[in-house]
Amino acid sequence: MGNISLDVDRSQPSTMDSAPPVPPSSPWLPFESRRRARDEKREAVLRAAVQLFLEQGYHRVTLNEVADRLNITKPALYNYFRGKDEILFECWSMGAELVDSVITEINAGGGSGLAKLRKLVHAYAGLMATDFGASLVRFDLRDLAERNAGVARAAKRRIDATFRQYIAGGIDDRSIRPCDPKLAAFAIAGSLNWIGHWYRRDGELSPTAIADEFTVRLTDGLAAAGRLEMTKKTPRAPQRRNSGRKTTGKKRTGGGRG
Amino acid sequence: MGNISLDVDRSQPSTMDSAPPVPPSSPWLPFESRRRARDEKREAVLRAAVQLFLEQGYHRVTLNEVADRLNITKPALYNYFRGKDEILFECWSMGAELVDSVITEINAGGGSGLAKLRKLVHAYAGLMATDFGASLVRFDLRDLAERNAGVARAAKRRIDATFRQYIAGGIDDRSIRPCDPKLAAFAIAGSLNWIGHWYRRDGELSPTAIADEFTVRLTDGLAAAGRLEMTKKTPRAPQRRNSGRKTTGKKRTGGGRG
DNA sequence: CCTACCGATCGGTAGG
DNA sequence: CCTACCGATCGGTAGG
Repeated sequence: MGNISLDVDRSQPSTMDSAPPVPPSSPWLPFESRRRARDEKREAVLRAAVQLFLEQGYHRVTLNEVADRLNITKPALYNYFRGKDEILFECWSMGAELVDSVITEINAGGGSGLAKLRKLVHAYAGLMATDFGASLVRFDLRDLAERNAGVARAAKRRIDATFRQYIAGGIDDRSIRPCDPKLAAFAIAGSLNWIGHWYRRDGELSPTAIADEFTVRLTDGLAAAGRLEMTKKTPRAPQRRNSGRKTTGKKRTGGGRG
Repeated sequence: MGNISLDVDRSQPSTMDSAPPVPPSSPWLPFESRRRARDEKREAVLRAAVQLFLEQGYHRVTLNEVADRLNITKPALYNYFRGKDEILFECWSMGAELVDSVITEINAGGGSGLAKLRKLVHAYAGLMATDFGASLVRFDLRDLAERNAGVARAAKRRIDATFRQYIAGGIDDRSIRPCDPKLAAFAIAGSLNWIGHWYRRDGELSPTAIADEFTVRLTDGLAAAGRLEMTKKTPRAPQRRNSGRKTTGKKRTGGGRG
């Protein structure tokens, strides 16, 4: 201490140093890198938190547990989030963003109402098998601050509205037979959301297998052209469908429509 | 006070009394009545609790709130329950018993696998629109003591197994086309359980309308005989189905299959 | 069935 | 990013 001879030229590490990748002129990282490092830490908090929240439930998880899992202490979390409920909200938002980007992509493409609905069902089913996707249906929005709860409710309504739009559009373009879009959307979304509750990473069913199966099962009854056709516009070879000897428990797990 | 002349014959209320229905020989009610009174109070606690738990979520409801709503104080609740989590469990159990009695009744009757499945779907949909029924899917079993959580998980498995049995039975008796009973049960149960999340007493859809609609929608795709037949054994007049002009928002609310 | 109270938990903050 | 701590809530109990 008080030893001024420490003032050496750090841009020329000696052979005795373990040669860390230090920028030549400054011990501080450039602004961009620091921001990115911060964003990465923030996301690491979310990944740890969402896992714990799903495993144990939001109210049984303490911030100390979250911090422990990241090798820091509770107060450090407050560098990245205003409070526990904001962490919950950001986890939820990650899931919502995944769904939103799926919807954006589907809207950018073409196809009948039925085709769009099938794309949405397939992708949504897959998302329900991810942590952030499941958080979309397993977290209680009443745990959020009022402001964030409002944002979340609005996002939920947009997603629900998309299901209904695709169904109503399909009725218009005659790819889907007439029905009540609201109830049909409820029925489909219910089956899909339920995946977020029963899916287990260590279970028998792969996300792809679930998504493939549900895509057929949930939209087949709506298709205008009857059971064996997909849509008028895309006739296909004989449907590869579960040929159905109920004695065989095995299911295909790969090769879906991606 | 200290007035011994109060010792009058209470079996002969004077015209000055407001004539309460007091038993002739004793100010204490008979044992049976006291037990029943206790059971009624116990159930009143559950009705108040389930409402609050659904409205606000279990963790946001304090026992003081529950007690307040019943015009008593918190410690009084401990005359009827060992603790908060036991109240939650008993609410959940009420719902489970409702489902169990539905299943018992269906099993006592006859019919194809498809017919039984339809009865179950219809009744289950209706239950999801009740408080105790919704508690079955909206409460988190991790809030229960381990012993009660085990009981609840077992009950859930029994219900799930019943869905699968009816479907597998329907495949055997050829009322349902071959499919994977496990996934089919998940899809159906998901749609039904979701009702417990979106149904609102003050909404547009009556429980009967929902039950009728879901019964058709969720089982139609499974029926062996194609879209327009119910089962081989019970041919019917042309299906009264939503004739489906999507512009009409009104739905029938009465006259279902009970 | 009530008054009065304890005890533990836990989110959040002060101040480095 | 840490140590140390506060403050409020709330389930549960003692003792009538």
